[in-house]
Amino acid sequence: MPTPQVASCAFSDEHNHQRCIRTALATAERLCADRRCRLTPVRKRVLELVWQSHTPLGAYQILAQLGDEGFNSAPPTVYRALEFLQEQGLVHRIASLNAFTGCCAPDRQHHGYFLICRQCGRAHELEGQPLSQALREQAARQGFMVEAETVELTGLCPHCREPLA
Amino acid sequence: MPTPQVASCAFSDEHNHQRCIRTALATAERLCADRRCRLTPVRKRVLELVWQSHTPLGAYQILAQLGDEGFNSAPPTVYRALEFLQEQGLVHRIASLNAFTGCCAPDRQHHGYFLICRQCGRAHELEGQPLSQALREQAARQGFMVEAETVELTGLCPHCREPLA
DNA sequence: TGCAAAACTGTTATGTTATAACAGGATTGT
DNA sequence: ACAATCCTGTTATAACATAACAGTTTTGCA
Repeated sequence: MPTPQVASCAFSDEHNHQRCIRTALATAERLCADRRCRLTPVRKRVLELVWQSHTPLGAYQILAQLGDEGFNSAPPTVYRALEFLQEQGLVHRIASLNAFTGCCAPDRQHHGYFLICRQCGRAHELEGQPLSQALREQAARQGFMVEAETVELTGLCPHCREPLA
Repeated sequence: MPTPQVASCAFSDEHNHQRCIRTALATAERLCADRRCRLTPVRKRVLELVWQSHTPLGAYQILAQLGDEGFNSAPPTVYRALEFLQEQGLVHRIASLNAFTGCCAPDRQHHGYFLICRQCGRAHELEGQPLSQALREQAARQGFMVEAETVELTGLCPHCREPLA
């Protein structure tokens, strides 16, 4: 079993998140080098900002931070960077939040399935290749060929459930 | 097995869609009467417009049509009607399209899982209580309690696949 | 019936998210 | 060195959604 490049960490507070970020950036550098595509300064910084946030980040939140740092800060700048990062599988867009989050395993082939906590706002990738298989089979039964999957489950994460238990 | 109130019809052209619409409206009338809530003229008309469309309808498309008919046509009018209809389970919102579509089985307890054709733009509800069960179990394994589910599969519907085969 | 509370609608304004279109600059391959 | 490609800057605008407050209709109940 291959070691994941970036530990999934969204629901666990007690870890060195700086390390997560560094690892994520290093992985991105490597992937882009392999693929002969360019992780330019804006793109890299956007990826870093996305990773730095506990919770999925809206495009305009990213934009504001870039602006503070002297980067150009018109919307297309951010949307272009995000588009690139999505194409490379480095970030996922969460449709139900209109927000973006770092991908925990950009080199592993997968779809972004998410668990989204309505309390703390964190989003965590849901494990489960078999689920995708099941979804696709059910769709096929209705004659439908699936190309992309949006699966976003909202509820309470372990931490936020605790006080209620 | 109870007969569904409204045949699911999004991917089948050859049927009397007027009948679907009438049935959907009649079901809505009945449900609202049972629940002692008010299917007012705007709400009813919005539901009808949503049903009349082949493809999921954006709020501003609905708004434009209401305007043409002399209804008040500021955004809140439509969003309020849609909110009501969603609460009553009469329409679903499709997050990945920012659009709304009629619910095929408003009296049956279910979540809106969708198959969305990227070619013709139609959306079809995906059957499958077992899938929900599987998703919830997988989430539970990660300590997460699911409250709401967004499942939207994009791809090609039977009709649009045909020419390719 | 009459009145207060609740539900619904009208209206204005504004907030939020995303893209079009075109110009200019950097990088790459040959 | 230079042409092609890719990337970024900039302005404008499109598309989606809600806040806040005023007025009207309906409902429940004394």
